[in-house]
Amino acid sequence: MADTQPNIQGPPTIYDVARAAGVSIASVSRVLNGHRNPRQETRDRVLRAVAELGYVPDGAARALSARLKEVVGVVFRRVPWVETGDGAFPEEEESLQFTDVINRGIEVAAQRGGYNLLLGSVVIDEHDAHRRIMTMARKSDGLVLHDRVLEPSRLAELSRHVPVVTMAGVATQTTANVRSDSGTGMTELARHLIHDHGYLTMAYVAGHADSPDNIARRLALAAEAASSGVLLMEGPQWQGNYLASGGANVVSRLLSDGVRLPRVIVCANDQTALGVMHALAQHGIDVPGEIAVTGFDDIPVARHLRPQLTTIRQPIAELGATAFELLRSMIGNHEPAEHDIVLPTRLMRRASCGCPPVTAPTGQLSRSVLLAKSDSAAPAERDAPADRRPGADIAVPGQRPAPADSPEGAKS
Amino acid sequence: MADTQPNIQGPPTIYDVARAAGVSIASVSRVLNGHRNPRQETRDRVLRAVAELGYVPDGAARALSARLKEVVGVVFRRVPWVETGDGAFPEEEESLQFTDVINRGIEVAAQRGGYNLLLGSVVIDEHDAHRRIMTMARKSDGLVLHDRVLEPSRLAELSRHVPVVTMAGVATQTTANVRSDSGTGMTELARHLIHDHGYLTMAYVAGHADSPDNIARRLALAAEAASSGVLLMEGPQWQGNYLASGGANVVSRLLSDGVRLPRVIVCANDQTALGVMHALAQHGIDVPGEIAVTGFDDIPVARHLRPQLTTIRQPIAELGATAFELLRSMIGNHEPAEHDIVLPTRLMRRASCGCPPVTAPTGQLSRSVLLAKSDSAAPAERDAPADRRPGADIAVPGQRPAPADSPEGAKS
DNA sequence: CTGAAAGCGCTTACAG
DNA sequence: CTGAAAGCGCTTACAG
Repeated sequence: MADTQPNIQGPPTIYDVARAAGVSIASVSRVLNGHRNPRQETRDRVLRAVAELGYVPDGAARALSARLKEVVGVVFRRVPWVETGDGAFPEEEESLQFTDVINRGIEVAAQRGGYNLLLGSVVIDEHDAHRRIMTMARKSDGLVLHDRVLEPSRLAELSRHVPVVTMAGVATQTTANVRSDSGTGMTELARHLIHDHGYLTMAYVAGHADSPDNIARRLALAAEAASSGVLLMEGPQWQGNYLASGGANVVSRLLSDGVRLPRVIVCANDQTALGVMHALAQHGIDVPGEIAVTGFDDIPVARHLRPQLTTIRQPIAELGATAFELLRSMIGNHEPAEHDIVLPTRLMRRASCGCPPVTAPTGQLSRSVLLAKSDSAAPAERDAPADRRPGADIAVPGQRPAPADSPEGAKS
Repeated sequence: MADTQPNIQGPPTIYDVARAAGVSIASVSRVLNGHRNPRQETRDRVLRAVAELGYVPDGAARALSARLKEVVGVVFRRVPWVETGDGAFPEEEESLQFTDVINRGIEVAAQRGGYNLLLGSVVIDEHDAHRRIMTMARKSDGLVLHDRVLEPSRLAELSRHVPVVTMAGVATQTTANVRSDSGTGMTELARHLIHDHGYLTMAYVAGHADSPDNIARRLALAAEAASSGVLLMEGPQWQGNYLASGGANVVSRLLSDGVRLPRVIVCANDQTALGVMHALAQHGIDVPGEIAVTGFDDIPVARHLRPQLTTIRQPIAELGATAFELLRSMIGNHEPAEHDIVLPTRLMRRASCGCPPVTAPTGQLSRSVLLAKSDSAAPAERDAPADRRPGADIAVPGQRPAPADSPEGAKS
C-alpha cells in the first residue's frame, strides 16, 4: 500500500482511508462507528488502512454531520489578574480549588461518556461575558455554569440555545441545577460547636451575599445560634467573598478597628477559612485555643493546614460528575429527570474547631530520629485526645469528641 | 420581522439571518467576520437580524469551513480516582494546584486570542491514552501536553497531526517546550540553606525520576551540597511522586524505619512539601525548629501554610500563557520562533526554612480583641525577627535574613 | 459591493 | 452488505 499517498499535508481524511482500503467512505464511516453492517473482510481492510494512515476523524466535520460535538462547556468565574510590578505578565492571586475539583469531576464523567470538556472563565463585571459564553455554547452540546457567571436574565436566553446545568445555583423553568445540602451540613456543624464545644459566641464570615449556598449556610447557622441563645456576629463587617483574601481582610479590618472577636469564626467556605486562619496567625492569635475556625467544602488542602480544618465535606468531584450526567440527559432536547439535585454533606471534625488533633498512630517517637542537633525547644504537645481515633479524619457521625475547652456555661 | 420564523427547533442558522435581513448568506458571513466590504446599509440590516434572532455561528461548521477551530487542547495527568467505601462514587484524593494554575494561565491567554480550551486528563498507565489524546487533537488546533502524559515515541506521531507544546518537558525536532529555570532556582535555594542558615545535613524528596525538572533540581542541589561539604541524603528511600501523599509516605516510612532525619528536607515541589510537613506534624516534629522544609513552585496555598513555606517561585500562570502563545505561533504550520522557552524563578524566603516568620505590621495586639475568655495558654511567640520586613513575602534578592538557628560549624 | 456556488470532512438515509 | 448522494452550517474564491 505504499503507493497510496495521503494528502500533501495535514492529517489523512476519510477519503484517504477509503482509497487505501478500496471501499467507499460510507463503509469507512460504518466500520469506525461500530455499525454491525460491514462484513468482516471489509472491516479488516478498513481497519488496516486506518492503522496504517493513523487516521482519526476530524471533530468538526463529525460534529457538523452528526449534530453532536461530544463536548461540554464549563464556565467558571475567575479572579481578575493583577499586574505585578516586577514583570511583563500578570499573575494569579488566588487558587480556586473548589472550582478546580468540580471541574475535574465533570471531566472524568465526561470522559467516560466520550465527551471532552471545553473550559472557559469569566471575570466579575465583564460586560460581554454573555457573548463569550454564547460562543462556548456554540462549540459544545451543553453548558455547565458555575455560580454567578451570568445574570439570570441572560440565563433564560442561553438555555434556549443549549441545555444548561448550573452549579450551586437555582433551578429554573429551563435549566437544571446541582448543589449540596448546605443547610443540613451547617446545622450539624453549628450543633457540634454549640453543644459539643459549648461555645457561646460566634461569627459568620459570609460568601457572596446572593449565593444560594451562602444564604442557606447563614440561615442554618443563625437558626441554631438563636435556638441556643448563642451570640452570632454577622453583617457588613463580616462580609467575605469566598476567597482567602476576603477572609483575611475581614479579620484584619476588625482587629485594627479594635472589634472584639468571638470564640468561633464560622466561614462560608474553606478558602475563606484559609484566609481567616492566616490573618489570625499573623496577629499571633492561636487557633483553636483562642479562636476556633471552621470551613465548608473540604477542599484537598483542608487536612494539610495547621491546625487541620474542621469543615463540612461536600462531595465536590461528585457534584461535577452529577452535573455532567444531568446535562447529558438533557442533550437532545430531553427533559431532565430532576431539575434540582441535592447531594449530602457531612461534618469533618478536625482540630481547628477545638477537637483533639489526630497524631500519628505510631505514638511518640524518640527524638533520636533527628539526625541534626537542634537548639530549638521541642514543640509543645497539645492535649492528647482521650479517645484517640486512628481514622478521625474520616467523619464519624455517631461519635462525639471530647470538648477541647470547658463549656463556658449554658445559654448565657 | 415577526413573520420571519427561524427553524422549528434549535438555534438559528446563517440562512435564517440571511432571510430575515434580505441578503445572501455570504453577506451575513462577511459582516460577522468584520470584512470591510459590505456597505453600511447591508451591515445594519444584517446586524439587526442577528440581534433579533440571537444568532451565533455554529462552531463546528465554522471550524470545518475556515479550517480553524479556535480551540487548544490541554492534556494533564490526573491521579486515578479511589473508590470510597461509603458511596457509589469515587472521590479525588489530591489537588493538582500546579497544574490547575498553569491551565488557568493557558486559558486566560487563549481567551485573549479568541481561543477556548479543551481540557482532558490521562491516568498513569492508561493503555490507550494516546487514542484519547488523538481524539482531542482532532477537536483542536494544537495541543499543550503536561509532563508525562504520553510516551516520547507517541509524541512524534502526534506532532505530525497537530502542533504540540510540552510543559516542563524536553523540546524535540517537532515539538516545542516551555519550562522554568529549575537549576538556577534550586542553586539559589541551596545556597540560602547552606550559607545563610548553616545547615549541614539535608535530604531531597524527589519527584518523578524521569522528569527533567526533577533531574535539574536534584543535580543543582547535589552540586551545591558537594561543593560545601554538606551531607545530602537522597535515593530510593527519598523517592516521592510530586504529590502530597508521596511526601508524607516518604517521611512516615523513614520514621517508622528509625532512620535519622536531616536538618532540612528539600522537596521537589510544594505539593510534596505539603505532605512532608503534614507527616512531620503528625509525628510531633517541629518545622522549622527541628527540621526545616522547602518546596518548589510557590502554589497559592504555600503562603497559607503554618509555617509559611519557603519555596522557589515559578511564574506558573505565565508558563501556561507562554505555552499558549508558543502554540499559537505554530498553528498554521509555522515554525516556532523558539523551541525551548525557559522562564526565570526566584527564591521566596518564608518561615519553613528557618527564616523569621512575618507577622502583622500592626505589631502586638492587646488580648482584649478576644471577646471570649479562653482557658488555653497563649501561643508561644516564635523568635521575633531582627529585621522585620513587611514585604518579606516578596522575594528580596539582595537581602539576607538572620539565621534562624546557629550555624553548626562550617564544612563538617 | 453582492450573490451563486463550491467545498470543508464527515454521517446517514436511500437505492441497489 | 455496499456505494452514490445529500446535507450538516459555515467561509471564500469566483463572477458579476
